[in-house]
Amino acid sequence: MGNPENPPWMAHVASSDPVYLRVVADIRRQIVDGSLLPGAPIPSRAQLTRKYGVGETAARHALRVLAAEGLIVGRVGSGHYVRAKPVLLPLYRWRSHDHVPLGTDLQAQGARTTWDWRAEPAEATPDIAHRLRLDESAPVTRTRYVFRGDGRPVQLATSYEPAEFSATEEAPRPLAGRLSSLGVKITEVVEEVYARVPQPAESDVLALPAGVHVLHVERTQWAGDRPVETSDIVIPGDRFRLVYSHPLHP
Amino acid sequence: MGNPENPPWMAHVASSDPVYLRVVADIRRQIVDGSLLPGAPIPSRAQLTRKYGVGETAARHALRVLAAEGLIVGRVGSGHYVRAKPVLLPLYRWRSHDHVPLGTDLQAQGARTTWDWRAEPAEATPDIAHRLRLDESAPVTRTRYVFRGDGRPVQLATSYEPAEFSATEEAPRPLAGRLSSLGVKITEVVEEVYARVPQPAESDVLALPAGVHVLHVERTQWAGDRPVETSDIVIPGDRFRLVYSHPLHP
DNA sequence: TCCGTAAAGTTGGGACTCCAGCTTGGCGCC
DNA sequence: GGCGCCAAGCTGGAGTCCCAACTTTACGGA
Repeated sequence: MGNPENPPWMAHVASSDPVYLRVVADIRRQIVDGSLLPGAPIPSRAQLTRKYGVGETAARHALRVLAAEGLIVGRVGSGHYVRAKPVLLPLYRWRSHDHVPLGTDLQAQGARTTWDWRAEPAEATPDIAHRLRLDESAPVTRTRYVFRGDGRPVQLATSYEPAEFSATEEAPRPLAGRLSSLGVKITEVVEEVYARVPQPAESDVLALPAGVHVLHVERTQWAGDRPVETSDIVIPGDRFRLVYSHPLHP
Repeated sequence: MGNPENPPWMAHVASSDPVYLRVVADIRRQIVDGSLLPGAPIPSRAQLTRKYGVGETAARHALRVLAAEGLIVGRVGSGHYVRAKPVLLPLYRWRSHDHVPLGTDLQAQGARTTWDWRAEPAEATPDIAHRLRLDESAPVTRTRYVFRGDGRPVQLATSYEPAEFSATEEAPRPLAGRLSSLGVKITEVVEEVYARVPQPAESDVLALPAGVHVLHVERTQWAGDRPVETSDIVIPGDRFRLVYSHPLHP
């Protein structure tokens, strides 16, 4: 701790990251862990440049990112302040099915989206356990989805949730529908997208030539209800683009 | 046309707006109206400064905003390009109920959210007809919701949808759930939030003192699935904040 | 004590510059 | 014709400076 390359406020941030991200990470941490309470003032641009030893550009960009994340709010002539009770829960959600049919090329082409699923009991791996805040090897339900656009497999996804949540579910549904029925019980859901770039091993499942650019997903932590995902779906001969949202930091 | 205060690329943009927004508006217009096709290169920073007579800061900020909107994508070392089939449909959705229970104060306080609804046949007003792309006076279903946080009314909402979509719906549900079942048929949904600031007339429905700051909503056009809404819910004695998303431009 | 004004501080917009790392295209060599 | 290499161009990060408009604070006069 405290070596010259990693001052305390750089914790959890790689030294190769842009400096503005280190400032963001430090302030975000203070807000999340309660060091900075709602309404508390954030250091001004000038103060940030001095405190973190960065330029004004980095300081401004950091404030802009934090404001875009909804953690702080800027008031002209006054300063930046922590927003009242900022929402920042790690909440993973994957809602491709809900969004595919709306305003995408699939729709323009009169395509229909359907999906198949298969739920199965499983034990939480360390990673899953951590995300769901369960003990390791706790019973979970793993559901595999195959989403189809106009009959053709478009995407594979897998979701995990605590087994107790699935007990009353007669049939798995895509997340948005499930969330509303599960209501307040859900705090976290993990979904993993299998078809990545390049992952030829999965290609035969998608009935595509191996090595094709199938699906690119940038999965990011959700802060509350803020989606930060963008993905491309490329099927040979066709090209779809889903805009879930936009990256927060350009 | 062509007066010095309003060159063609400034159409629809007030001359008092920041210059970077005028650049954004001009490029956005070209993308939306098809002048710039998917894959087409966007002028580089240097070219933008010359073309629009702005500084590099404005040019960069404009590109950043367009990228954040999902309309263009930047490739390091290459340039910015129009994204494949950018989604830019006016899609109004109001999903407060889906989101209230997740990661908000309501949840932290162990509150439960419930809602009541009442659906009724109606005729499309000109505005509704336009949004739903129906003829005037076409049959629609109007559904009124009362959302409750921990038993207390929190929000009123009204949604409209083509009557044919409601035929198979046994009971109205909040939007996210309905969208998935309605699938590709839905192109547009309009919801209106009634409790605004200040609208004392509605206060008695919410069982609040008249004139209290009930609900502030900034409703914005959705571009595809990108939410751009923030709202406060203030119940006397309590204070909640929902972060649906974040404003795109700081 | 109260009020009005002036000064200091802060945000958001903007211009200009520099640089590392990446992509692209063209040129020359084989 | 094909290949490799280099230069040019571009993005993203970063620094510095300036300004208008706004808020807050402190001071001094009534």
